[in-house]
Amino acid sequence: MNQPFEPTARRDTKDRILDAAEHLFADHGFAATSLRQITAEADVNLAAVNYHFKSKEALLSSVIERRLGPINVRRLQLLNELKAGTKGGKPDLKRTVLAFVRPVFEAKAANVQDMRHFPRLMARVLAEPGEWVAPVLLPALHEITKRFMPVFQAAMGAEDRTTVLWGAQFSIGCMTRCLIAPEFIQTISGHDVEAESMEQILDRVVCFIVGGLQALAKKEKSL
Amino acid sequence: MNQPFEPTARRDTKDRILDAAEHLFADHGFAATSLRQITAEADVNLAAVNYHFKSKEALLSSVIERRLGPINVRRLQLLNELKAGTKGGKPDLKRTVLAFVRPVFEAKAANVQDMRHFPRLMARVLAEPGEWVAPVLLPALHEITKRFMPVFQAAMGAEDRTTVLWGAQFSIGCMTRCLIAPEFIQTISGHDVEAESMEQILDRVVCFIVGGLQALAKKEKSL
DNA sequence: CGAACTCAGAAACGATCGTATGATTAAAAC
DNA sequence: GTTTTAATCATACGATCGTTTCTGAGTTCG
Repeated sequence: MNQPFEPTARRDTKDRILDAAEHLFADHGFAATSLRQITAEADVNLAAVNYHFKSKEALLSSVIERRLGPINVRRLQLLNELKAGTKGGKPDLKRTVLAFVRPVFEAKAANVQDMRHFPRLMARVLAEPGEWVAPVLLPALHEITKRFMPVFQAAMGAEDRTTVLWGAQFSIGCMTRCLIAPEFIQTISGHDVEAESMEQILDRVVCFIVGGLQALAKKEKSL
Repeated sequence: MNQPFEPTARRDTKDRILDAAEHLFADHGFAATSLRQITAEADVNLAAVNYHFKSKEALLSSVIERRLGPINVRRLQLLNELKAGTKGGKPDLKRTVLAFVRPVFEAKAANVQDMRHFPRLMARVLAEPGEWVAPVLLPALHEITKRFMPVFQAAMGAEDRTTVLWGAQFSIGCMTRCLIAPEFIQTISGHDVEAESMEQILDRVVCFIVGGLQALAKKEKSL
């Protein structure tokens, strides 16, 4: 009726597959998850995966693309707000970091939609620089890199581009750790520290990253 | 002749399997690596894996245990040297971080033995808090945590144990990122920045971590 | 020597993997 | 009302998985 080429049934099936795949890939990893597990959880036929997507790898790409897009849009939105606030002057480093990091935490905290599994999946994917990373992750990453790099460089007051690149990598490392570490901390400490909210963790990680980036820039100057 | 119950042939076979498994697990992940790939690279019979180790998972445990032990011994050695140097006073934060991080980089840089693949494997394992992590990783991690935590707390001048725990997690995030990021940086930047030596990267990451930890401690005080 | 034991090798086990096929259903297009 | 198209389904394909079994060298010790 409304969408001639996309009946409601089709979107239901596709989305159910994407949801189940996102959840299972995040929990057990890509290779350890079978299409049969996915179709069972999604309550669809096995053949539906290869019909709507063309392969298991293409399914993973679709899972990533569906979530990473909005996150990056939000990132750029925050970045533009930041730029608008600072006319000419040096951009605030903390706000720059927040523009990069916060959208991921918003996704994690979102109970609306089943977006809460995605960041964990990204943390996994970012740890596996396999061959399939390039075609999926690179275009999105490239755009973000191109837009954020100059702002980071200005906010840090850094001269060397390499310094900024590594700072970004360390930031990514801290960020992904936030999405995996809570279980670790509970286990290591023997469950004698209480779990923290995502907002508290965000505060901590931004503080850490800003401190680290400033230290990097300061060290660069002293050389 | 020399070792009645461990003929040279056996140690050769076991070690060749461990080497191949370490390499392939690090490159493609645990689930995506088959025992046939491992035995092919090790040039041993397929059944040898289940004979010397009892299963694929037990093989992974053996791979980890073989390397993590020496790294942790080295960590504690550096920690003791640090303690000996600071009688009563506050331990130096940078040296504390170095005691934790440097042994991993030493392992990565070691061309002697095939230890250079192990840190990448650890980075992968640390991103997959699956069920099998507990029995393998936890005992080793617990010892390290117990010994390092008080020193970190003193060096940071932190009050809250949670602050230190999260600082450690962020440090682990930065450290693991060092082991994966070089390929990323090359790819993202379009190969227009030259690769850095492990020593340079170590300098960077220690600087970042120290700055981050100090920022965490400072923020804690201002609350 | 011959019994006991360790380990390598070839082959096969049942299970499960990703993918492909063809039939069936239902809605849209003409 | 017939044709066309999209989607779901049951089923099966060939490949590959981790693991097991059995056989036979080679060694140790009585």
